[in-house]
Amino acid sequence: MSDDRRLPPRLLGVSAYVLARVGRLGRTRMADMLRERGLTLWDFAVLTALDDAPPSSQRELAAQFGIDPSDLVDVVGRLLDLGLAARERDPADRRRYLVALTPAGRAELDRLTDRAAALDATLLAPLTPDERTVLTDLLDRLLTHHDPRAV
Amino acid sequence: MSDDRRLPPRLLGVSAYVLARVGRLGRTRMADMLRERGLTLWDFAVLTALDDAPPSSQRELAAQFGIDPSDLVDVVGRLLDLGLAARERDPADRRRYLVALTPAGRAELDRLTDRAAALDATLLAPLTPDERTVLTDLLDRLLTHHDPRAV
DNA sequence: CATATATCAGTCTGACTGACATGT
DNA sequence: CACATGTCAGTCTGACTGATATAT
Repeated sequence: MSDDRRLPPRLLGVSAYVLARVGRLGRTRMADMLRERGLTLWDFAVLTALDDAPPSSQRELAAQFGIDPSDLVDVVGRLLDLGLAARERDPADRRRYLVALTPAGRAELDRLTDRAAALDATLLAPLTPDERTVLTDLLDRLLTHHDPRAV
Repeated sequence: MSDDRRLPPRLLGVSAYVLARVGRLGRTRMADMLRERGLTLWDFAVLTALDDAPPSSQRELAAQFGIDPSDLVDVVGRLLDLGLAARERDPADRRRYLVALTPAGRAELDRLTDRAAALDATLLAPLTPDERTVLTDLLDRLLTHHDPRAV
């Protein structure tokens, strides 16, 4: 049987593949952590955005993450249902919704941020503190280079 | 309008998120490159595995990548259709298929490997050669720590 | 008979596409 | 009227689940 076959060296030599594979690790763990709270990855991202700066419309919120506005409908709907966010029509332009964090949403975001930090610690466990700094620096530079939004 | 809203700092502070986002960049680009050739990401991974060492069964091949054997059916089927792989029943255990690269498959893998290297170059463009070495080293260590298959 | 292998059919999520009601 | 915003309904892929035919 011996199910301990290595991954092919030729495959491990492709940085894009290794990056995708490690990224999947992070994504899966974040998703699992959030699912326990009844949330998705986009829910978390949107919570941080609402905390950072109130968006002038859901469309702007969607554009910030590069997702389709129609896919944001369920996300916002869930945050409203959970009482983590609230919204009202923009009096100046009643096509738009002004979405904002509720106190409960802010508290939940604080909790989630702590959990995410703990998750990062286990994810980066094999690295020394200095190496973690180097890694996040390199990743940040890749992200800002390929996705201007990340600045 | 000003669609240049930054991603929330609190979100960028989560390594798992940044890792997932950068990983998605690599994944998407690899997938796009392969799609031009009529291949998927798993097709490429399987080609490298067949080149590395002939699997004793499709089940073993699936276990090597941690995917479900049933999902490997289409992958192998496509490689057979494209003439990149060939298979025969294992005479010693006729439940199993012995899958192997064809000469055309080996040639295609060589071409894909070149294309992947070019893709890596653009992906890691903002980093110096030394930094690329550091990054791949750190990523390899994360992968081997969390996924023993990667050794 | 119980187990292993490959396959098929179904579900479920995330990302995308097109249509549409409402408001400017 | 053209256009913007939010929403709904559909597709498509990848990952998972359960059932089945064949072989051991």
